[in-house]
Parts: sequence; C-alpha cells; structure tokens
Amino acid sequence: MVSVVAVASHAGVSPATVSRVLAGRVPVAAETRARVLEAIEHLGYRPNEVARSLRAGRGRAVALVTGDIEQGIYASLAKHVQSELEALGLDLLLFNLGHREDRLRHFLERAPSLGLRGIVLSSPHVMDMVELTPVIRAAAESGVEILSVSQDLSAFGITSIVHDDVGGAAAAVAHLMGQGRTPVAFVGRIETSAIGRARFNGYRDALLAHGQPVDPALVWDISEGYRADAGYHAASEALARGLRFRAVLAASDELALGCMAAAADRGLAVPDDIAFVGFGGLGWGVFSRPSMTTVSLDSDAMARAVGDIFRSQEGGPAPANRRVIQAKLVVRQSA
Amino acid sequence: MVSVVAVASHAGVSPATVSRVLAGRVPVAAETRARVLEAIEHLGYRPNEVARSLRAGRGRAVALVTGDIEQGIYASLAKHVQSELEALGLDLLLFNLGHREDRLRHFLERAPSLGLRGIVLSSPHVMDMVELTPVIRAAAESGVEILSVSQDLSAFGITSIVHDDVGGAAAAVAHLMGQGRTPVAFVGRIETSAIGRARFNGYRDALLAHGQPVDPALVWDISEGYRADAGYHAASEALARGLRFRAVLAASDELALGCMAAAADRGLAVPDDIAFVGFGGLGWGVFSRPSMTTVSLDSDAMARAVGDIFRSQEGGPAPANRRVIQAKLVVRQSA
DNA sequence: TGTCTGTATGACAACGATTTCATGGGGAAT
DNA sequence: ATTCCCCATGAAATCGTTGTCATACAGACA
Repeated sequence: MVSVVAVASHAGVSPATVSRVLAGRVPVAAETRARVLEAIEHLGYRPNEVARSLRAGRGRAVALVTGDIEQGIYASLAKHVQSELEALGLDLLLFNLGHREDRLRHFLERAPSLGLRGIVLSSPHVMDMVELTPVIRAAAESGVEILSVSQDLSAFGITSIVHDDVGGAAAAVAHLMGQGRTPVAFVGRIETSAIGRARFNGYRDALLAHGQPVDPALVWDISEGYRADAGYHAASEALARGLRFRAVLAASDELALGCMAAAADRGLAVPDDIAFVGFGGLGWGVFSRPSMTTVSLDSDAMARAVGDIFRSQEGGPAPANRRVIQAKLVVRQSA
Repeated sequence: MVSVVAVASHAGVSPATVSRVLAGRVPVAAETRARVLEAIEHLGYRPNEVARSLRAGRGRAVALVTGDIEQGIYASLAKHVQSELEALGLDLLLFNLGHREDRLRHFLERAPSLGLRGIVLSSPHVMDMVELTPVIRAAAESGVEILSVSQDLSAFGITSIVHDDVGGAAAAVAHLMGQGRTPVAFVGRIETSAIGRARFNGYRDALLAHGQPVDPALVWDISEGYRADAGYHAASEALARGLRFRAVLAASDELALGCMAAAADRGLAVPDDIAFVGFGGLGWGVFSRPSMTTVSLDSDAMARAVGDIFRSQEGGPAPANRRVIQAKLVVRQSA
C-alpha cells in the first residue's frame, strides 16, 4: 500500500508536509504543494482511513440499528440516511436486529470499540432503559453521537427524531369517522412497542373525542412482528369470530395488507365493507389494488434531520434535542 | 479509553502479555492469565477494533453494494448477509447505489483505503468492466475479497453467486404455456442490465422452444428502475395501444405489481384476463390480492454462500468460483 | 555442579497518519 | 547593518494493538 512516506519521498518532502497539503489548514508553499499533489496523483495515493481513525480517536462510520430492514419504512430510512451520510463523507454500518433484542445489547457492547462517529437507533422495541442507559452513556462519553429515530428517548438525554404517531393515528380515525365507518378496529404492537402504543393512543383518543367507545375486542395487540402475516391472522380470527367492524387502523402498512388479504379471502369488498388504513406510506402502497390509504411517514425528512445532527458536529448550529416530523394522511382507495 | 496499557499495569504485566491472553494462541501461565482476565473484567476493557485493523492491515467490515435497498430482494439480501456476517464477527457496511452508477465508481475508489475484509457487489447495472476491472483488481491485490451476487462476473475472475435467471424465466413461461395463456409479454431492463437480459433470454428461449413467436411489441424494455411505476406505465401504454396479451412476465415483483395495477385500473380480471408472474418472491407477494405468482430467489441461500466465502478465508475449504442458486417458481393466484 | 533446553514474559518496533515542537531562512523594520 | 518576526518545513511523538526478538528463570540431565 502506498503511504504518506512513499508520497513524501517521491516529492522530496517530509510526511508531515504531505499531511499538511491534504489537510489544507496550514500554509504550504505553492511550489511544494504542487510537487506533493503531483506525487499523490502519480502514485495514486489514498489516505488510509483506518490509520486516520486511530489517530483521530474516531472514524467516519455511523451505525444504523434497524428493527427489520425488510420493512418498507426501515429500508427507506436506510436508503435516505445512507444518502445523507454519503454527502457528508460518512459511511453507514447496518445492524439489523430482526426483532432480537439480545443483538442490540451485543452491539452496544461492541460499539465503543468500533470508532464510530455516531449511532442511529431506530428499532421499535421498548428498550429496557434501566439496563441500557449506562451502555449508552459510556458510548456517548467516548464521543459517539447517539440519536434515536422514531422512538422518543429525549427524556434520557438522547437526541430524538420522531414522527407524530398520535396525530397521525388521530387523523386516520377522523377520516374514517367522516366516512361513517364505525366501529374502527386497531391492530399493532401495543404492550411491546412504544411506537405502537403511541399509535394506539392516537386511535383511542380520537375515538373518545368523537364520542365513540373503545371496544377491547376490536383492539388486537400482536405480540411480535409488524409483518403482514400477523395482520392476516389477527383479522382472520376477528372475522371468524363474527366481530363486526367497518374499518381497521393498522400500525404498519404490512399489517394493513395482511388484514386486507384476510378480508378479501372472505369475499368482503374494500373499502365498502371494510376500510383499511396503514402506517408508513413507503413502497408498494400506491400500486396495490385497492391502493392503500396510509399515514405517511416522511423518511426523507427524518434522514435529513439525522444528517443535520452530523452536520452540526462540524461547526453548524446545534439542533434541538427533539424534533418532530409531521405524519400526513394519504388517502387512496382502501379508505 | 481504557487500553491494553491500562490493563497491563493493573495486572502488573506487560501489554504484550495482555495481548497474548486475548489471542490465546501462545502459552501464558495460568496464574498470570487469571490476573489479566481479572484486570480486563475490572476495567471493562474492550480491544480497540480500529487499532487492530491498522495493525492487521485489514478490518472486520464487509461492504455490501446494493442497487436499491427499497426493493424487496435487496432488503432481504442485506438482512441475511448481515446475519451471516454477524455470526462471523464481521460488520456490514451498506452502500446503496440507488441506480446512480457514479456512486459505484466513487465507492470503489475509496474502498481500498477503508480496510475492508470484503466487498459484495449486488447491483443490477451492467458495469463498464473495461473501466472497472483495474479498480477491482487493485482492491483484490490489497487483500480484499471481492464477490458478486446476482451478476455473473466469474469470467472476470470475481467469485460470483448467481441465481438461475434463465431457468427461472423459462419455468415461468412454461407454466403460463401450460395454462394456455398466450401471448406472453415481458417487461424489464434488457439493454441496461445483465440480469434483466438473462431473464429476457429465458423468456425468449422458452417461447421459441414452445414454438411461439417473440413479438417485439410485447417486449417492454424499460430504461431505468425496477420499480412499480415503470411497470405501471409500460403496461398502461400497451393496453392503451390495444395490444393483445394474456400474460406478463416481469423481471421483478415490483414491476409485476405495477402491471397488475394497470390491468386492474382498466377493469381486467387477474388472472382470467391477464396473468402475471414476478421475479423475487420476497415480501408482500404472499398477501397482495391476488397474491403474486413469482420466480422466487432464495436470498437466504445466497447470503449463506456469501458467508461461506468468508468462512473459507479462515481456513475452511475454498468454495467454487461460481455458485448457482436455483430459482423456484412459486405459483399463487396471479398466474 | 555446570550446561542445556524450554517456557514464560518483557522490551521494542511497526501499522499509517497527524500534530506538536523546534528550527532555519527570508523579509521587514529600525 | 542588525534585530526581530513569521512562514515553511522537518523531526519526533502519538493513537492502541500485535508480533518479533531477546532474556531470565526453572528443571533436567550428565
């Protein structure tokens, strides 16, 4: 590998001067600079990032911890975050938990030794903060920027970028109410996910605000997974039991798709017999038939907010400890 | 940060001994080992990965270069590859090209300086090999394992893990033939993607083998993107022009979904009026209605093959230069 | 008892880049 | 002409880890 030493000897200067030319912060004689640049060009020199990271005490990689990269919302987030980071000259390290919480702990233990620039947590788990906080604090003390996307951890001193789950869910319910589609069922993780609970809260509050009761039989708390099969099973079972409902608000587009499939398999028409609203708004929802009405989360905006954090590290203004991205109801065919 | 020096002084030994205890390959007196382990535990020491990487000449990260992480097949691949790597103690660096080829070049320039263990290329672009080969060779010479997933680059000396696109497409066409659904249209990237072209070849060969003509008007070569909107537009236009076809083989599930939406919007029944077969078989296809018949690619098997490469680096048997993963037609409702 | 062998350990160099400290030389000011 | 100052540059230390080389000590055998 061609190193600074090689470049330096080729240009007839010391390694320090080569470094100075690259850094550009210290004055170097124009003639010397030209010689160095020529040598760099000639030898095809590229600074070794690992050595830089060691010397600087931290590298140029940001870890993104996702719940399930196969879900549209996380894939979209990963895409946009990577794009943002790339513009900042940073790399993205992907850790997909796949709904196994032990992996998170394992990662957080290893994290401080990886020389990361930052960690972006975006997992739907209700994390056991009592246990996690010391780990996170240790990481933060070692100069690693930690931030949370989707889940509000600002109370723990962690910069959080969240979407308005309560408002989004309420808007969806209001929309369904406006069409007279009652009763409305809810499906999602409630007990085991802070995000799911927020969406449930929005659903519940909106129902109550419209003078509607919350029927426990129409609240389907799935224990794990936000995937379509969970929605299918929940809706199938409800239909088999003969429960009556005219609409379903799902905590993810995947869940909504599964519910719709269950309805379709029983010969029910969407949205006339039952209407469906999902959460996410990323991916195939535009082209499914019926296309999916959904509470759209702006993953691009979330990614930009993530980018802002790292931009601010380089001298820009420090962003707020908590940033809320609005959720927007996108009305399509399914409701 | 707590370093070997700190551990060494706490245990009353030299840094070298601490390193020896960690490596475990050199004999260390039992009593000394115990003291060192106690010190490690006491101080919460974790070896600095960056320093290790510098010293070793390469790190423990593998880069995955994807075409579009929002597409089911790539997301699934990323998930499984990350899982495999995690089991090997390796980290995944994600580079999403998002169909911008210049990003690939930029990445390959930077790659050698990142201290990567390997690079997994999985982008549908027909890469300009004339230009790329020197870069790839340079990376390979610096000890980085380079391999290609989906695209066969074994002719360029790059270990390739491919799926049987030709066979998969042929099986799909044969299935449609068996149902008497002719003529069959094809949609995908043909000119600008080696993978798309392979699928087209399978389609063409199967048609000819069944004594059917290949109608150029029913071959829709989309210039960019494998996403649903491209399929929607292609199919809409064909239907608007009054072209007659009874089935569509699409080079991705997303394209197929777009085509199906176009058909649905014209009041056509699936599969009775037109049948659809996609490619990929990952994600929502099971729960869309009609559910999607598709040529399923086993991303898990591909990821395991990737894992095998890196396992073989650690002394295992060297795997073949080219490995073919079978594609399997999964028949559901759409065809 | 002396030499030999082998094992356990320490000192030191090296990976590649950056930064601090020191120095030489040229120009300006008196 | 002499002194002063600043600019450009080089030498050397440093980040944390690991491998090489050297050494000290214990046990064995003649």
